Amino acid sequence: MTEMGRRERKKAATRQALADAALRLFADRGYDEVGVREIADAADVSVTTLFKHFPDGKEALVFDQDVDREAALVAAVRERPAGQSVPEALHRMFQGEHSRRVHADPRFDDFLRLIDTTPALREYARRMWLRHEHALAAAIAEDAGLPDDDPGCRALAHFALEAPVLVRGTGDPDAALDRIFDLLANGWTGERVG
Amino acid sequence: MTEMGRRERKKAATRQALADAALRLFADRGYDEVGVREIADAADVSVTTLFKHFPDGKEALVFDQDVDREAALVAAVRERPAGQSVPEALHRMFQGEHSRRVHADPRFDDFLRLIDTTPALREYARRMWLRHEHALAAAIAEDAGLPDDDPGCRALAHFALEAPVLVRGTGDPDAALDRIFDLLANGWTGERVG
DNA sequence: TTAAAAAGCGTAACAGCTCAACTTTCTGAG
DNA sequence: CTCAGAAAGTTGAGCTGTTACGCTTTTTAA
Repeated sequence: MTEMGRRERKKAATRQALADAALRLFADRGYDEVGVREIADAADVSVTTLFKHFPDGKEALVFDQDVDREAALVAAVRERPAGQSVPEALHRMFQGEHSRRVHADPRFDDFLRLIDTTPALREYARRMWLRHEHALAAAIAEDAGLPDDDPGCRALAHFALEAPVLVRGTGDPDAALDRIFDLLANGWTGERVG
Repeated sequence: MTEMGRRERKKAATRQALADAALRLFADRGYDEVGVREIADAADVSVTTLFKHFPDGKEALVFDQDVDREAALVAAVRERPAGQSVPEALHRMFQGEHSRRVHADPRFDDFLRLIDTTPALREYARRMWLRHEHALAAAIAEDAGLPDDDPGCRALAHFALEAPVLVRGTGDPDAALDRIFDLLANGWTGERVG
């Protein structure tokens, strides 16, 4: 099952070559300074082929991984320890994720810098990330015994997913994350936390 | 001061002609089925002129109004009655806004349908709307005696502004709005409201 | 009166993306 | 083993949004 024939191996190789070439060129000269024609050339394929592999367009070339995040989100809600609230569970999941990932792969640094400096990529990343909203909302709703499309659950899922996006670029991301989840857990107090 | 010379009057007229032509064509045949060249033709203007009037591109042709919303937001926070919380104030402001606007202008209906059916326009509308985040966050921060860029205030501003976007497309927008602001005011309870 | 500012024009081009028609390569069922 | 067909790839043309360039015309203001 898991082993793939020559065909799929070649396909994966081409895809990888495209993603690698793109990331290298982007990191070198900036996202907007590199055209898709050039990327296709660098990977020695035609432009049409490039778009067969990445139908979502130029931006998708940068996001080659990003699997199983949805499962992790749902699991964080479903399998949280007893007595822990849903916001707490998500808060914990997001804490320190950044530094953990940077530590795992050195290239991940270029990747983040690239995204942070390119508005189009920031937007795209956000959209990809928010795709999990529905699944997360459903998990929360099931947990709370509410209908699948309950607006409150959808809102909590949405806001929680936006938290990591919001804290990026602030002076102290960890503190900012704490403030946001405090808001989601306890509501707006209007008073300084002390 | 308020009276403008022939020059500015003509400019405004051209701009209006473009916006009108665009809205009509879009409503007729759908956003993606109408090209910018055709719109320019319909307004009897060259394509370059069109882009001089709407430098933000095709999407901007649809959003011709939308002034003073920012001032209204800030005022809602600053001039709210004593004893009313910030979330309450914003909640009140958003309540019934939809029906009020539809009542004011019959064409507003087409406008909304168009936006709801076109992903590119939805995205653009959201971005325009969220531009006020900074101003709103500053107003909230000032009110609470916190620094301008306090993450909690920014988060509240962001979430509040997203509320109207989130409730669109739900079965009962008014109820959904209530739920969202209940979350922002009191935090996540995990229990049915009853 | 006149010079600069601003609106507009047409052409040409670029970038992202798609389409159509065709070739090559692999797969799998008979 | 073979052969039909699916899937990857190619080429090339073309569409759409958008911008740059160089030019003419109108309006303004000194």
